[in-house]
Amino acid sequence: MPTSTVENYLKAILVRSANDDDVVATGSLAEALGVTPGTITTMVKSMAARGLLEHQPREGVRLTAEGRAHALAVVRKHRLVETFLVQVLKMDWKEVHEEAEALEHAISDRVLLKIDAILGHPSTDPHGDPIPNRKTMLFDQGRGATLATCDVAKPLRVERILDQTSEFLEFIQRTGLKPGSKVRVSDRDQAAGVVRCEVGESSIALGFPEAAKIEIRLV
Amino acid sequence: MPTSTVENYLKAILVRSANDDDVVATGSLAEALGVTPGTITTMVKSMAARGLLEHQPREGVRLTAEGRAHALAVVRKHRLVETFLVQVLKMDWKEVHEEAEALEHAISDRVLLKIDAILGHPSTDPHGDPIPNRKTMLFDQGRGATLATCDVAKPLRVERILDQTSEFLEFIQRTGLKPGSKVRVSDRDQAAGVVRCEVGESSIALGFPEAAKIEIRLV
DNA sequence: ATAAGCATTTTGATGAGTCAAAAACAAAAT
DNA sequence: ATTTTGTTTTTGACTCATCAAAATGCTTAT
Repeated sequence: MPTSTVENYLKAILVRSANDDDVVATGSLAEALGVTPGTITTMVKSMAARGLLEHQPREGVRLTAEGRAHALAVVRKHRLVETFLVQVLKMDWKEVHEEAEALEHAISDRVLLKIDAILGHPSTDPHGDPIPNRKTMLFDQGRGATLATCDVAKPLRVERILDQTSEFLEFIQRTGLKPGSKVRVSDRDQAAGVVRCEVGESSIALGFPEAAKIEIRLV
Repeated sequence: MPTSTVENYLKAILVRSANDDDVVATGSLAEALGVTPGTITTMVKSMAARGLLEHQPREGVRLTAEGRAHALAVVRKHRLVETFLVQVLKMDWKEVHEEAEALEHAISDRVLLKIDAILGHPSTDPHGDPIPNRKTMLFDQGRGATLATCDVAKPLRVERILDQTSEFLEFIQRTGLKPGSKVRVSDRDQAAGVVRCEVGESSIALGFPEAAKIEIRLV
């Protein structure tokens, strides 16, 4: 079983690889994890030796299937714990992240199952981030996912528009966010209440209520 | 903040010092923590340097006020977590000990307060062990009689189980000798080293060391 | 009072995770 | 075709927690 340090490395890599097969620069990990570049090189080599990732020297790093599975399990734990802290312990959604950061490495699968059941197998956490599925360990965003709830940086396709007013459809037409279009969320700013996404060449900003009217699917 | 290893050392010392001012032999810690004697000596010296305990070479160790306070805080966390796992997550009381063993080092005081409130500030955990008070951090002392020392033939009730290994708890579960159960010692054979007692319909035989692990009270 | 027996401490090593600073490399600018 | 710039890797060192095995110190039995 990986140490909590290794789990944090895995999580950082997962989050930074929008596409499963693109490499993550070691420098970005150093910054994200708050350690020096040399430390990343050392850790990455030992993780590669353990089969958790592949390391192309001077290029970057890519998770193996095993590494990705483990990273997803950690993310699942994190998000379920956050949801639990907010819904059952009535904690403030702004303060649960750091708590979950510690708990995700200490909670057993047995306890996690209980938590998941008590919460009714939720598919998103209090921040709207999707919770990876227990069986497939894939993000369950087949139905109901919108620009307001989907993963950031993943390639998406627009499925449905949930607001049929001519005003909104006019906006859809103008921006090219119509069903079938390829789209990618580049940033979701909770504080600002703004979702920024890319369609073709252009970058579009939407409010959260509007983003929730655009149903998408992972491609 | 002490590492979880240091916290485990503190806990082990606390549990072994019935009286606040008697020294604990390093050898007993080595056995309890499953490390070699040399390791204990090393750790104990660094903990003494940090002011958590006093070390009389070749004698033993004694917690300082600071060390004891911290040890009690850890025990409090452990027992509140156990209670939470049983009452809120509906887990089996036999399996919560090892879960709590990990969680006690990861749970923040903020979360602990919520848990304590939800449980209604309990004073004992599911095994009947007292939960140190938040303010005073003192136990409600008073170690009573056990099946090894009590009167024969009198009606009794099980108070606490003094051995939390899953093996022993398994036995407790099987025989129904859990906290709250009514029990009666029918015979104590010094020569054979066996205590025989009645729980409900069934008759159970225990060795003396095991009988001493079951604390009871006269009803 | 001396040796035997047992517990404790020392000593030298190890693995995980980290840093600082030097070296190596690649890509872009001149 | 060089030089400059920025990133990555190496190197040597350090802390924490641990072990095995040797050395040391008490405490009893003889």
